[in-house]
Amino acid sequence: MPDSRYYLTTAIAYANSRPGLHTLYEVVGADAITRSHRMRGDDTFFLTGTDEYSVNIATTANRLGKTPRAFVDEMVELFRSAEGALGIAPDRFIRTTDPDHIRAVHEMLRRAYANGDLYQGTYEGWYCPNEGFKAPSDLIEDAAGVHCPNHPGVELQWLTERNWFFRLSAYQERLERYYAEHPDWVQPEYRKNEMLGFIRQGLEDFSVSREKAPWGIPFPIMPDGSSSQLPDGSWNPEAGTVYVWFDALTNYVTGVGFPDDPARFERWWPADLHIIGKDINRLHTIMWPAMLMSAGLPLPRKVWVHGWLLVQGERMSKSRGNFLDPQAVVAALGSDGTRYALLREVAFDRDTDVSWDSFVRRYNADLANDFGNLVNRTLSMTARYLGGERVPCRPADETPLAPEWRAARAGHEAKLDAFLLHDALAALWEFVGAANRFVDAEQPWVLAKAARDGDERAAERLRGVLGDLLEACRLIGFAAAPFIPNTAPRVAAQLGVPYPYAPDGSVGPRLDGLLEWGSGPRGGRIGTPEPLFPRLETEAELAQA
RNA sequence: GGCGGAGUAGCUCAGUGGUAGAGCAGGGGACUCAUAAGCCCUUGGUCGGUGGUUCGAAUCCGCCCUCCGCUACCA
Repeated sequence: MPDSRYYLTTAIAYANSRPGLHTLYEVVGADAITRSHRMRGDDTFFLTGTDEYSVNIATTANRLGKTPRAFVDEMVELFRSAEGALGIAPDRFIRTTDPDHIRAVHEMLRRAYANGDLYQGTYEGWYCPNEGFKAPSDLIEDAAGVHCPNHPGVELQWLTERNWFFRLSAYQERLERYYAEHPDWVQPEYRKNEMLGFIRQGLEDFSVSREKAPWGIPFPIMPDGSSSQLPDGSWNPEAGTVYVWFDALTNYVTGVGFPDDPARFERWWPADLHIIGKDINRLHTIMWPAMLMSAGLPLPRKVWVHGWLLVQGERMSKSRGNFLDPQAVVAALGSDGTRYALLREVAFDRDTDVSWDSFVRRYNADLANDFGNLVNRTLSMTARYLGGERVPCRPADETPLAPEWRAARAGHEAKLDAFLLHDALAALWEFVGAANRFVDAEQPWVLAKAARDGDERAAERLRGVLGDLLEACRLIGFAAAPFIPNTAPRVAAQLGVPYPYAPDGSVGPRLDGLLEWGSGPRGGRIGTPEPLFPRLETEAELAQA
């Protein structure tokens, strides 16, 4: 029985169009972290999903002649299938339109109200009749005045609404204290410092409801404080709808049973890790904790803020149109190839410039040439020189590979614990390099020739060397499994060793034990070698051909 | 404007006082088990500029230039 639990989340993706690779990047990273916890024996819960309410989505659906619900259903299908193609295995895919989420949002608001943190006020700003209220930063201002970038011909109105506000201003000191007492709760460090700076500038209350945005969760409280639920169970439209913050952020508690299943919620909350993009840092590390404090709930243990994928220095995004289609990348690199290229090529703690070419280069260099070829040459030599006998490795104190493994494994695990996934893979691949150098240093083909000529010592050494290499391949395959979950079982099968984990990484023994040098099963035969990661032709090579 | 960060080989970056590094890309070589992969060697940088501290600075301090992040109602 696992003795520790681990709950992690991604941000929920805005379901306003098909998913881009940049959106899924975060989910792939979270999935790799999830699998590493499952395989180390933690009882793990991984939540991801979609954010489906907004004026924007209702407008888009309307333009397409669909109901908002039908539209988001289609978008969600695209997200789920793209995630499936990438081997993402969440324990729950949450949608903000899920019925239990509505109950959770209502409960969070009731608690905030009961705590005196909600009050009625007026919100005013530019209002686009097609999209609703617009932030000043989202508007274009020129000689003709202010207008909406999406609807330049539509005249904006300066509207005032009566809205509910959340008393964020009351939480400044509590937040500062929490940051002081939990110095690494937001990481990387520089992201925490940005938020601290923001808090110290002073916090303003924010509005949490909208009067004129029907595609949203009904606001549960009437202006007089009474419930907005009508006798027939429906909600009074006069109460308006819940605005984005409570609607979206609350998903993290909904996902683990709030408020329907107190026992389950007690088990999983607080989350161990929220993984988010830098653009929503403030929501997660200032507004969300204040909302939780107001509700009397503990705060997540850590928020990790990753950067963006850049294309020639510009943020990859749907609106810029410079995003990669995840399905197209998977078609080219495969599911695991895409996962690896993403997580190795993109630094998890900052922005990184990427390109199709950078992914292909990374795939070819690390997966096809270094790791895939290592496995292939090891198996091929075992088949040719030893008739496919799966010879055992030498004891750790009799092979130079064992100390190399110890060092690489330590580096890998340290970086993984620090959420530096790219560095974790780099550390592991140090050992791939060491194993390849080991082959050339030992020259098994020379040993094999000598053995054929009757050299007993050469025959013995050949068995030891290939045994070490088979072990090296096994160790790399298992250690890399959270990153390349579809390939890891294939590596095991080719090596002729059992793969004791379920497809989502659960069930099996603690990975720790399997990562000890010499812990593989003895005896048996290898499977059939076949390339794990076929080499891709680069665009330059294709042009020459 | 305020606060913070960064400018090091073609590219991505490591390197916080003591003779400039890694990976990838480029060039050469020896081998042959392998996915024409791997291995070995190698080209390449006045470490943004400038002044200073020091026996000695990419590394510390001042000034300047350039770029970037944060600076609230977008999901």
